[in-house]
Amino acid sequence: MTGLVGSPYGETIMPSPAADQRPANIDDVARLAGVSAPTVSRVLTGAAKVSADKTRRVEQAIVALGYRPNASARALVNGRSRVIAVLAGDTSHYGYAETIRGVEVSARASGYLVSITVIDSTEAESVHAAVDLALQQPVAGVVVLKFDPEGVAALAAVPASLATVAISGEIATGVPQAVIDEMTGSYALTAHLLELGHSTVHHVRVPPSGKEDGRTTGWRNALIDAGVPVPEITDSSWEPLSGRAVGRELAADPTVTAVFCGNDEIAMGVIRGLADEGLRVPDDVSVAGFDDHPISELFSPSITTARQDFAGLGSRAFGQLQQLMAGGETPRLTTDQAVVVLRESVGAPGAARGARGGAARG
Amino acid sequence: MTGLVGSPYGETIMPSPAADQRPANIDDVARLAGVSAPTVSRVLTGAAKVSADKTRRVEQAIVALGYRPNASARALVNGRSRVIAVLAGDTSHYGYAETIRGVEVSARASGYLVSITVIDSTEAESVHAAVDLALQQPVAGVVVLKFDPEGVAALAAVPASLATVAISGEIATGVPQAVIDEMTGSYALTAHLLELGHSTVHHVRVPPSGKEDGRTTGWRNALIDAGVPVPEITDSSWEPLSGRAVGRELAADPTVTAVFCGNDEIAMGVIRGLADEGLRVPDDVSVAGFDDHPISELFSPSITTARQDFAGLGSRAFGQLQQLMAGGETPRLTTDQAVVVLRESVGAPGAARGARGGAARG
DNA sequence: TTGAAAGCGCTAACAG
DNA sequence: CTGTTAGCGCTTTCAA
Repeated sequence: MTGLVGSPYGETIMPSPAADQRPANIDDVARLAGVSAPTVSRVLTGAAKVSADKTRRVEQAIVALGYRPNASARALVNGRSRVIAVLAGDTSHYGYAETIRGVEVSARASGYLVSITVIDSTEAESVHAAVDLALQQPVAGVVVLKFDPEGVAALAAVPASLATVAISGEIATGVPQAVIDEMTGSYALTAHLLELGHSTVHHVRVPPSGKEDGRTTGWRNALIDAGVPVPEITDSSWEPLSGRAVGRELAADPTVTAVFCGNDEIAMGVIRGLADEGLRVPDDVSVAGFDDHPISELFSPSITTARQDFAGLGSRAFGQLQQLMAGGETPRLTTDQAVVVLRESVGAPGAARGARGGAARG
Repeated sequence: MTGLVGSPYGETIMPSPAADQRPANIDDVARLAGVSAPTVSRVLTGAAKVSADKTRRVEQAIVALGYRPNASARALVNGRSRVIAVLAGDTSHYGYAETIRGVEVSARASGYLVSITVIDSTEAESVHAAVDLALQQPVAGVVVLKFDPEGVAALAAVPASLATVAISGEIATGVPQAVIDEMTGSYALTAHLLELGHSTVHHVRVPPSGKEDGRTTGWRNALIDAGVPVPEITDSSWEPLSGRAVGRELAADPTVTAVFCGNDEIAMGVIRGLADEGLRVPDDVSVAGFDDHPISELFSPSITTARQDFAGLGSRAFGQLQQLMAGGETPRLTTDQAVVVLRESVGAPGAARGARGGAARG
């Protein structure tokens, strides 16, 4: 400390060991650039003009120090953050994961970071704990995947004061919503099956988010409009395997010649369950799905379905959220069509199935 | 403004419209509870004893105001946050999504929020932009999915000063790592195929994260140990459809009787591509995959594979990260086995295939 | 165009 | 056990 010039560790030359432990802050940059902290801030945010000379010096200092502005401090001072919280009941199933990816990609392109929180159950305490964790981090906006009851519960737990957009689910008046019109697609799919000559179409339903999903409504409407009987609905879980059990059940009922499933994974399960009982698709039974899962095209038989653009859905939702955050007008609802994709799993009813119960098999 | 008592909007009765616009802060709580802000803080963090009476009053005030502590302010003052950044090259494919879910569930259980950032390319500028966005938010730790080159690039862009855990990828000395031993599983799978009587096993490789993935190494080692020829590797992308193209190619080569694919989705594609050319699995060609995708069990034929516990992998990685963040000792490497699951897509070589090239088909 | 001062919400130190 | 004081890193007045 007493001017030990020539000491191997002379203070003037050795950088303090602590120097690169602690991340550089705005003062470090200002000091190195020979300007004030607000000037660094101005260069960073573009909030005000800064002379070309100082701008350059600041930029060099930033690079030299590897400086990265502290988002917490920013959020603290100006009240808004660059984080979008995504709340979802599940995150690893295809539709969910794709939708979230759509949100993330759009958000990142606009400089927003995405936090994701899984809502495990619909039980109030657990929902609140999860939502609280997500919202302790100051967020610029919230996207809720309302594909299921967990999503509905999550939305209810989000304070109304936050910019929020819901994805999918029943059309409601609460917050702006981005949806895909499932009804038209499922109506068309069901009508197609009927046109092929099936006397009715059975329905395997995945857990609905509200009273009833558009897929179920579209299916029922098509049946009613055609004046054919509406069979009782069979429920499945989200697990493909539950579809297999349903397929086996359905195989026992000789009146079943066409089945419309809530999603493609369930359709694959149903097809396999039918096969377990010796029935072929589409020769004995036609099976349609929904979503256009990446494997549907590959499955044997490939799955007739209605494609949903999940990534587009997520990106659309972020677009609405962005307008909301900017304080501008936002459409209450944006929609997209699910487009029917005809493949191998659907065909005209075969003679075999009608004649079953006797010796028709084999 | 001049004491308009009786006015329909008398200031004294109407709560200020701004009052519930701004979220309650710690001072609001302190005021309502009749204590100081630090006391509220003490109740919240448990940093020091607070009298039962005041504790109760504080808790009531918190509920009454719907108060939620501001994580930015907390992060700012004590230098550490409760956010874990997850960096991944993809987020919607099965293995990725499951792994991330594993991280999220464990993290949430410990009170950490997960941010997720997709790394779109290996190009330095794009990687840096994405990583910077994620790390501007002060983070307690980072988890990098090193399943692919994007993940490797992301890891390289993370400052060494941050608590970081890598998932999968080549065993390296840089940061603690959570992996699944792919080599043993792929060795066993390949050996099984050989034992069934196949003269060799072809390999379809998904894009490796580094020089070579354990799946490829295990396959080659099994072949070498058995003293059989090592066929040239066929590359595919991550898309199931690319597997289909590969399947068609492979069908043209009569020496191919067994194929080991980098993952189950590619295996499904290969099976379909083989079928396109009139070949049956496993009668003509045996096909094995890797991962145990949820659909593998349902596919026709169901896929022989090696199961990876992705969710467990993610949760294990978070466990290591947590120790790292606590400043304690962390195992440099944790491992789990991929367990072989025997199903329908693999069998003994059929006579048909060997005799092909002539009139053996149909 | 630039700097000085103030303050966002919270907690660590320090009295008391 | 509890309150007062100070300061985390940044941006936003306000003067100059």
